Amino acid sequence: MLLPYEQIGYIGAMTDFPNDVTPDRLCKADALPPSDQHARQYAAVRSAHETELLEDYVELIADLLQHQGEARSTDVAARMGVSQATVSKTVARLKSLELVSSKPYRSLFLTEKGEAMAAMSHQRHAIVLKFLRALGVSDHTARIDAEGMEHHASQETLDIMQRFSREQERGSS
Amino acid sequence: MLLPYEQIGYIGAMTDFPNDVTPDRLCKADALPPSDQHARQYAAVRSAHETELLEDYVELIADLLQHQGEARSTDVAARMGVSQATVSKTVARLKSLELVSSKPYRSLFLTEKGEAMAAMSHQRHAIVLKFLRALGVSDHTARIDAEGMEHHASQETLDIMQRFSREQERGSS
DNA sequence: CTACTATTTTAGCCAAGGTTAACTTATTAG
DNA sequence: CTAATAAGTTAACCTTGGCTAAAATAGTAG
Ligand SMILES: [Mn+2]
Ligand SMILES: [Mn+2]
Ligand SMILES: [Mn+2]
Ligand SMILES: [Mn+2]
Repeated sequence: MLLPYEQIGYIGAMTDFPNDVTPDRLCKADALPPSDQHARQYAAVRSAHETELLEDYVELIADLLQHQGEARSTDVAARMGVSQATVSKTVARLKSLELVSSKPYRSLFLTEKGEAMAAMSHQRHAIVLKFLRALGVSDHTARIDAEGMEHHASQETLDIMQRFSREQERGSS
Repeated sequence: MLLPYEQIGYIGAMTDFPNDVTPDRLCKADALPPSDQHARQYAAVRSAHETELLEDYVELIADLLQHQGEARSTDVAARMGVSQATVSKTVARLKSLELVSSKPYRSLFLTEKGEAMAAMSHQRHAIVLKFLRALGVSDHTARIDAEGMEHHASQETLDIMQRFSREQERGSS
């Protein structure tokens, strides 16, 4: 009575297969977290994705301002690997969020808010990159992985990464 | 002649400020990577984002199949923290990619391809989660961070993470 | 000043991932 | 068997982040 149901995915089949009967010790370590906690994990990822690109943009603009004295959208486009039209639209969004300021056809600046976000992002990026290198990851790979991972490291993890890098640094001197 | 230009972002101002004059030793460590390499870093992140959700779905479906014997979209929705309508649409995409199969109004199954992706994703997820815990991150935080970071860890990094966890495990026995 | 080139913006397109509301189908209770 | 409930689908909408092609503006060279 169970097998054919499972094979077609008969929805009601679970009624006579109550949860509190499943052997507990068998899948304790591997068990699924409670539904609401699980949902909050995915929600955290979605929330990180919302700000991810904004953070990368302000970080890059800050870097360009610092290293080339100026942040032109053509350079942002080249470094991001997207078209100038895409940069134009994203910059419009950054402006509406008051992270970036600029006059039409002029290059880009950060607002106070933008500077603050850039500083935080830069610091976090540096911590993750340094950590990966301290771990033994090659520079090339570390740069790639850090660019994505940075947005998903909580403060607790960042603190631990920083401590690890520091200790590793002290150990090899 | 430089300051006013910089303040308004006058594009042409850089012509008489050639790059090869900037002091090299001052910003060597902090320097921006070459433009094309930098672009490839962001491209890698974008590429990871393309498959991220698909991976989480097939992984979750596999988990539900294993732990509850059945993967119903209402459970996927609850665990993902999204509406059933969203699940319905994403599942349509998974089906068009031949990762998932199901008949209308019936629950979900993985294809061969889907099983393979789920196995890889599960393994990678486990490596990252175990690594974070081995590092000293709390279980709660490790779960959240792993859910995002897993998609941005390259094979090289995964190998190193695994070695770290194994050594750390051996050390504390 | 005029032409040319570089840069930026705009318009129109698309896919992904989310929502709510209305509808259909399946399962269960009486 | 029928009514009620649970589950799944569909339609209509939204935002984000890509793209190309065309238009507008800025900077430079003659
Ligand atoms: Mn960054
Ligand atoms: Mn990044
Ligand atoms: Mn996962
Ligand atoms: Mn994930």
